[in-house]
Amino acid sequence: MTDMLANLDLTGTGYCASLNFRRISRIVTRMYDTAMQESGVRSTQFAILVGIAKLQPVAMGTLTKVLMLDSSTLTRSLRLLQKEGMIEISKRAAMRRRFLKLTRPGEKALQRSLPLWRAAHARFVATVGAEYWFKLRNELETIAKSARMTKFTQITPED
Amino acid sequence: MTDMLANLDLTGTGYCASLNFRRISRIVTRMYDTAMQESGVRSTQFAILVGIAKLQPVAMGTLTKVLMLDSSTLTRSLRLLQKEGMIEISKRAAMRRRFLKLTRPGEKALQRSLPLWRAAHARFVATVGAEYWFKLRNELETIAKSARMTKFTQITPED
DNA sequence: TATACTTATGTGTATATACAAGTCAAGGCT
DNA sequence: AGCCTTGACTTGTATATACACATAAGTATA
Repeated sequence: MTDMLANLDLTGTGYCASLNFRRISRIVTRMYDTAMQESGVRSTQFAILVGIAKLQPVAMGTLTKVLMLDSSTLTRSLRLLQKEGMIEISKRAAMRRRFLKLTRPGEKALQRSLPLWRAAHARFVATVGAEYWFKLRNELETIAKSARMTKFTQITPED
Repeated sequence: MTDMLANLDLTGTGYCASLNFRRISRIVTRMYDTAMQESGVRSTQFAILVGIAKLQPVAMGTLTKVLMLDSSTLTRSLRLLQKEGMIEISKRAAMRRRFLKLTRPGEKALQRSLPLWRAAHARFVATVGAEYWFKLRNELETIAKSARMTKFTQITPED
């Protein structure tokens, strides 16, 4: 009865980028979500609302590139926001595009959640150090962009 | 008709840690998953299998602390692995604990996925730089641990 | 102009993830 | 012994996420 485990070389597996990023993403997201809870806006929704606020009216495709997520994911997240009356999704325009805008309640929700987000964010930044986070965040963005060496949606500058 | 958007101060929102970590976690996880696809083991399962392999027989509670995820999440992920015959979940032991072990097929699956994981990982490390990733990963671990200032499950040393 | 290709989004399905509340066994207290 | 609390998972429910495939409108093309 040979012990197959002896054949398994697990060295280095603790450095798996997927594991490490998913783990910290879970923890940090929970932290922000807890802090923002009473605003009724969770961090995922917050990211989308902010994205729309900055670019509106913005096409879904543009948002998927900015947030770097799958369009099917965005479709579903948008539905929730629409159901809660926070955003307006246009009819299909040219090129079958749909454009997104915040509604009044959406703006209110964003305004309501912003101070809570700032508090959570300040707490996070204080934990890791402001300068460090500034650098790290920019590096993460670089990694994300260069990691689109996988087939993933390119970011077209014109958008 | 006052423009509420004028009142929204969105500066700094691009530095949201939740957004940045979720985004990179999505991208990197997809990269690993694509690379490991033909092994039938995805990166989340890989992380769990490796965790079990290193510690077996290991209680679920210990694994939730190592992976820093919610026990309800682990319960469901384990069911899938069990359904595919990769792990064995013990009956309730003392303290209602359940202990986990790899089955033979589980070991085989892990062995099969390891080279694919190494290839993906090598590609990732090459992208960001070996030394940089070594440092960054350790810092991520530190951040994760200090971010358990939220109510999140403590890591007890004895486990 | 009929055909093929591309773009932008939607649907079906499966997994990942967490919170709130439930269960049920062990230990501790009176 | 009977009750109370705690610990370790489980279940109900909701959201987040992606892949494969579908759809339909524009675009190029034979």
